[in-house]
Formats: sequence, structure tokens, C-alpha cells
Amino acid sequence: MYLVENPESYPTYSATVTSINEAKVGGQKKCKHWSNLKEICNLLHISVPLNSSILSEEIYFQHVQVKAGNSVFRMGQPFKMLYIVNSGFLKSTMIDEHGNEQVLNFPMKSDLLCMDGIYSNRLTSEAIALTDCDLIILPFEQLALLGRSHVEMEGAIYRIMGRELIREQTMRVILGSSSAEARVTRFLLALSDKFSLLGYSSKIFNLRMSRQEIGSYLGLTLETISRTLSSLNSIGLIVVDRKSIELKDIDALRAFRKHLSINPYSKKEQSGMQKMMINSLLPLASRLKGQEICAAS
Amino acid sequence: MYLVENPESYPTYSATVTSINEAKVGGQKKCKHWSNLKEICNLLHISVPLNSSILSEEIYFQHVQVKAGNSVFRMGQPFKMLYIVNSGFLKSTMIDEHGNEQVLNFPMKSDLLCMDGIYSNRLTSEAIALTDCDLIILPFEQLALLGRSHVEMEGAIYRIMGRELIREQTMRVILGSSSAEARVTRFLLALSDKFSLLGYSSKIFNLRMSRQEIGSYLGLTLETISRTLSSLNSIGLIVVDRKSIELKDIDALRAFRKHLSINPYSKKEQSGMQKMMINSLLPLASRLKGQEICAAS
DNA sequence: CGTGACTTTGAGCCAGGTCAATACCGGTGG
DNA sequence: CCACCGGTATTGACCTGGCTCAAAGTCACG
Repeated sequence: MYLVENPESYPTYSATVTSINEAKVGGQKKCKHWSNLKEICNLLHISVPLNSSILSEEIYFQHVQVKAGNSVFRMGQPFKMLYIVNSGFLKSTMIDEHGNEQVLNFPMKSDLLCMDGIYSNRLTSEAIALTDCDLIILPFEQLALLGRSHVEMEGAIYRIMGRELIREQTMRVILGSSSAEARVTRFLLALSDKFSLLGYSSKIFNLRMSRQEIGSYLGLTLETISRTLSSLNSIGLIVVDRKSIELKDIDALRAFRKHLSINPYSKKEQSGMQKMMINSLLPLASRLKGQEICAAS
Repeated sequence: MYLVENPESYPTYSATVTSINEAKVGGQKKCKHWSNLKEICNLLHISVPLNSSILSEEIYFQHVQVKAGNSVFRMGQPFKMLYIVNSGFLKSTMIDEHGNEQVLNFPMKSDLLCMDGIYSNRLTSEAIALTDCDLIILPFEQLALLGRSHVEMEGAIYRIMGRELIREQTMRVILGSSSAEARVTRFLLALSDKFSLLGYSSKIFNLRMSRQEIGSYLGLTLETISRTLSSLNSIGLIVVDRKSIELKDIDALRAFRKHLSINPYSKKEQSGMQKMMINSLLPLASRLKGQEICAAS
């Protein structure tokens, strides 16, 4: 938001050929820290040849801090730059014609924001910080310029956009074809994978978002999220207490995430192990109830 | 498929600096016709300055023909080029871990195929021709090369990828939050818009895909698609007979497409005109039944 | 004119949405 | 310290949209 509030100052904080120390003393409140290209490539998991001339260039990108609950940018604003999440958690949302909010994503460290603005030069989504965040500003023009002189960088930009495309595609397939249990399970496993990639625990973590937000993201209601988590909890696959999650049996969860709700294309082939697995895993709620009755009696 | 069957010949059919006539006589069966950059920019609705040096370059791209029912490429194949649809209709699908097919898209004239291969250099989807198709091959390296020397072209590539991203995002929102009727209605309206953009009738058109495929695309079963089309038919908003569709009241359809199924974020605000509209439009099936009873008695 | 792929329609059922009551937690103020 | 309060989570009871299964109709094609 800092940047967006005074867009006329845009040229001044775009990548600058200067030293880190000089940059740091820049008077702007928002400019706490600057990153060079190498740090950014590491953050994005882009492998650029170490001897590449690009890394030796003294180009620095500015950071911004956003407090929990504040929005980074809003729908409809002009698109000028991308953000990389350096730390913190956000939600990216879209507001439809009725004012209904739909959560598109929960960006965290190493994710990129604002890519949806590239097409029309207008942002079609907005981002809200769920925790205090540190973001790095990547002016898009600057990035494209780098791409022009450095082929590896250009390839990296294309690949990053391509990755986003695949991510969206995958989410679509999930929303289009899997059951509530499968969606929640996938969601937890995806978080787990992400955390482990970032060096955090893949088994114990905190949800930063509400049930409502998870529901919106997965195309379910908050009650269904709550119930599904409770079910997974009571059959021992996870331990959940409010926002804290512990995955007790990742392999079982991985098996679990698979079963679909509609459009089983190849029913005939589903007779063997497949069907058995479904039978053993599917009656979650009923098994749960049985258990509770046992516990009660 | 032609190309993919002999990938070793790849360098020979990449963009060539030669005349159309010379190109046409090339012996390869698949090479019926070549297009220059200008034709391609027109096809993609890219506005490139007319005096741009890029258009005067004699660069030609080869076409391929694919017969109805054949696949253009398959999942897992290495990614080398994009295709632009010049004529015909296709479906783009993804096969999940169980062999279940999910339809991602129904590409038609001016759409691009294979963009999901950019990230990992492997195709994650496949494309099957629903009718005979004429496709133009765009070797990706070649395209990137053009982007490097012509800034407008580079921008166009970014924008096209960005557009795809937004398209996926929009589909996600639809799958995540709207009812069966809304999805089918949106689907019909999107087709209508597309056809009108391409210069065909926006009111009368033929579906090239089966109910099964529409269902897979929209995250519904074929029966639901069939029933919903029948309902829309019997209340007079459309006329449907097998694959032929006529939209009778586009404005009513546009109003109709809106109502959601879950997660109404701002219920309180929905009290006025909004609610009235929903009440008047929602009871589709029940109204339909009433009508049928009348007709029968 | 049979055969197979696609579509329509009906009947029944269930996953997940809706509504509502209760519980829990963190913050605030007396 | 406790009482209160608003936001969030859980849980139950109920209902319905859309899935499932099944049967019958339609069309294309050899």
C-alpha cells in the first residue's frame, strides 16, 4: 500500500544502480532494505549460471512492509510491478459482481503477486496480509528489460508465468472433480510440501487463515472445513486444535487425497486395488460416528 | 501428431526466411500452407504498429492439419512449440492419477495450445481435435527470439500468457462458487461471445462437444448438463436440439448466470433488488415442472 | 437394419449446504 | 480480578442440488 499511495514516485524506487548502503539511507519510510538480483533468484528458485554477468550487475530492488490485515493492492488499480513475498502470509482474493469474495491463493515466501495484471495492465485481484509481511518490489518494465539483455532471465520469467498457469490448472481440476475430504487433504499436503520446501516443519504448522477463507479457497463452506478437519482428527490422521495442525500420517493422507466425487471416467478399471482402497478409506464420517459411539458407551 | 512423430526433423520446419511459394512446395505431407507474422498477429488480436520492422521480415510459420478424433499431442511429451488454432475445434484435457479425464478447455480459432509446457518443458495436458483442424506451429524458441529483437512482440507474449492466467483464474472462481445453472449459462454465453468475436453468429451455433465433455469442463455430470439445458429450453431462454443451440434471450441469460450456490459473502447487502432478482430467477426446475404439468393436463 | 455412441428422463439417495445453538478465545474496561 | 463482547470454531438437525443408477429414445454409420 505504501507504494500504491504515491504512484507518482514510481521511478525513484525502481531498480537502482547503487550500493546497498547508499540505498538503505534513502529517506522513504517504506524502504527498510534492498535486495540484489542474486537474492531474488535464490528466493524464486531460479537457477542462473553462477558466472553469469547478470549477477554481477549492481541492481537492487526495494522492500516494503505490510502490517497484518492491510491490503497490499486492490482490484482495478493499474499494474506496474510484481511483488515477491520475502516473509509473511497473505491471501489473494477476487471480488465478484455481487461483492462476494473468493480466495484465489495463500501466497507465502517465494511466491509472486500481481501476475494477473500483466494482461490488461489492471489488477484483477487483491492481496491482503494475514500476518506482517515483507515484500520485494519488482517493477515489471525493469524485469522485462533484464530479460532482454539476459536470456536466462527471460526464460525465468516465462517459466514463472508458466508455473502459475499450471498451478491454476491444477486447482481447477481439484475444484472440478474431487470430494470435500480430498480437497481438504490436498490442501493440507500442499501446505506441508510448501513448508518443507521453505525449510519449516512439514508435519507441524499453523494455519494463518480462517476456516471461512479455506472454504472459499476450496469451494466449500466453513462448516464443511471444520467438520472435515474434525473427522481427519478423530480417525487419527491429523491432530487439529484451532489453527494448529499436526499431520500424523502423511502417507495415509496422500492415499486419501485421491478419491474423487464425480465423473469417474474409467469405472471398469477401478475394480481392483483402486476400489478396495476407496472402500477402506471412504466411509470417513460413518467410521467416525462408530468411534464416537464406542467412546460414549 | 505429425510433428511429434518425428521430432528430429524439428529444425527444418521452424520459421524459415523464404517466400510462401517456395515454402509451399516443400515435400512434407503436413505442410499444406505457411503463414507470415502479420497473419499470426491478426489471428491473436495483437496490435503491432503497422510500420513496425517486424512485419516486413519474411518469416513464415508452418501449418498442420489434424483430423477429427486425433490427438495433436499427448501428456508428458517434450515441449518445443505452441500451436495457434487457425480453424476447427478441439478439447484440451488432463488425465489424473486414476486415468480420469478432465476437460480444461475447448480451444478454437485464435486460441493457443501447449502453454502449460513452458514451465517444465513437458506437456501436462493433451489436445484432441473435435473436428478437422488447421493449426499453425509456433516454435517457442523462435518466438522468444522474435521477442528479444522486437519489444512489441515480447510484450505480446507476456500478455498472451497473462490472458491465459486470467482465464484459468476465472474458471476457478466459477467452479468454486456457482450453481449448475449458472455454470451452464456462463458456458453458453462465453461460447456466444467467442463466436461473435470470431465473426460467427452469437445466437445460433453448434456445440462440437458431448454433454459428457461439457460436464467434465464445468465440474458436473452429463445428466446435470442435459437436464439444465432442457430446463433452459422449457422456460424459453434457449432452444436446444442435440448439439444445436439457439439463445433466445441473451439479457435474461446474463442476469441468470449470476446467482451463486455457496459462500454468499455479503448476505445483508443482498436484500434489495438483488434478492428479488434471485427469487424470480431461481426456481427454474420447479417452474419447469409446473409448466409440464399444465402441458400434460 | 442392427449396433454403438450419445442424449434424455425418471426415481432415489447422499454429500454438503443451511440454519441455529453453543463454545472458545483474546481483548477491553470497570 | 472478573464480566463482557465480538469474532471464530464446533457441532447438531435438517434440507436440497446434483450425483447415481437405470431405462428408453435418437441418431450416425456400416
